[in-house]
Amino acid sequence: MKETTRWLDEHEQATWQAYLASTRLLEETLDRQLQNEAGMPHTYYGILATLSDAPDQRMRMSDLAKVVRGSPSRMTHAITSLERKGWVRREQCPTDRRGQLAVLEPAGREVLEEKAPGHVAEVRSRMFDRLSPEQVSQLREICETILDGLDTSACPTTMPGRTTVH
Amino acid sequence: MKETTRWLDEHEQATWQAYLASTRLLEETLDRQLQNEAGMPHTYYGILATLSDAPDQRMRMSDLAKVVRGSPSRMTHAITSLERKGWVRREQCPTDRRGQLAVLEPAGREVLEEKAPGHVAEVRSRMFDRLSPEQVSQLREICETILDGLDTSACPTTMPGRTTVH
DNA sequence: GTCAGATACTTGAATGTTCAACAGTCAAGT
DNA sequence: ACTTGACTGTTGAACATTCAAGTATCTGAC
Repeated sequence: MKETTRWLDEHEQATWQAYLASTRLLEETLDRQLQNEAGMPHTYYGILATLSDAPDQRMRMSDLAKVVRGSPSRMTHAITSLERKGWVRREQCPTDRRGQLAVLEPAGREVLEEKAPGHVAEVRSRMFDRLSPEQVSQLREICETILDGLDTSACPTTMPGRTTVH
Repeated sequence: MKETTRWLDEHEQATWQAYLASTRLLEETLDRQLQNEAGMPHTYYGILATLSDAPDQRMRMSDLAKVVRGSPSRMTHAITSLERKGWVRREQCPTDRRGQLAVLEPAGREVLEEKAPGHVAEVRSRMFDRLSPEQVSQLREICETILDGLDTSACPTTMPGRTTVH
C-alpha cells in the first residue's frame, strides 16, 4: 500500500494524451457521420452489421451483446430503439423460453447496404489511408495486446467470420 | 460517385475490430474505475486534472473545452455538475463579460490528489505495462498521425505543459 | 457612434448508456 | 417433485452528451 506511485514520464504522457484525443475524436467523428447519414449512432450500426453477418440474420440478445461487447441492458434498449425504426424485430427463441432473438428486417438490411460505403470510406480516410502497412500491423498487435488484458470474456484473437465491413 | 467501394481486407478488418474493441473497453474500464472510486466519469477527471495544471487553477470555459476537446455545451453541463459537488466554482471573467472562469476548489484538488495514484496504476496496468517501449513509440506515432487528420482546431503535436498525470 | 456579425456561454429536450432491482426460466442436485 | 442458484432479458431512474435555439457581449467596418 505504501508504494510510491510510478507516474507517467513525459513520453508516456504525450502518448496517453494522443491516444485519448485520437480515439475519442475518431469515435466522435464516425458517430456524427452515421448519425447524420443513417440516423443512428456507431454502436447501433455495429449491431445491424453484426446481425447481417449472422446466419439467418438473427441472433440471441446475449450473443449479440457478447460480440458487440455491450451490457444486456444496453442491448435491450438498443434493440427497442432499432425496432421502433423498423430495422429489427424481436422473436421468441424456440429452444429457450428465456431467450429473445433479434432479427434484421429488410429495411434494416437496406439502410446498412446503403450506408456502408460511406462509412468504410470514412474509416479509410480517417485511419487506414493515413497509416503505412507496417503501422497497421503494429496497431493491430498493440490493440490485441491491450484487449487481452481487458477482455475477461469473449474471443481472445479470432473474430467470428464477417463479410461486411463495420 | 460511381466508384466501387474499396472494402477493408481481412487484415484491415481484424485491425479495425481489435481497435474498436480495445479502445472502447479500455475507456469503459477507466470510466468504471473512476466512477466507483472518485464518483465521476473519466472526462470529468480530465477536466479537474486540466484545471489543476492551469495557472491559478483556473481557466476560461472555452479554453478548457479546447484542451479537453469538448463542446461548449458539454463544458457548461460538466462544470455545473462539478460545481454541485463542490469541486469547482465559476467566476466572472474580469476582461470579458461574456466569459466564465472555471476554478478548481480545494475539495476538487483533494479528490484529484487522492485518486490520481489509483488511476495512473490502472492506466499502467491496462496499457503501458503490456507494451514494449517500441510499441509505445509506435502507438504515439500512430495516434498523432490519426489526430492530425481529425483535429481541425487545437494543437497538432504539442500539449500544454502538464505536471499531473491523467 | 452604430450596426452587423462573430464569439461566449446557457438552456432544455432528446438520445444513449449505466446501474440496481426485478421476473421468468433453466439445470442440477437432492 | 422441489429447491437452489445461475442465466436471460427487461425496466426505470440517473447521468453524460448532443443539438438547436437563445441571450449577452464584443469587434470591426462604416
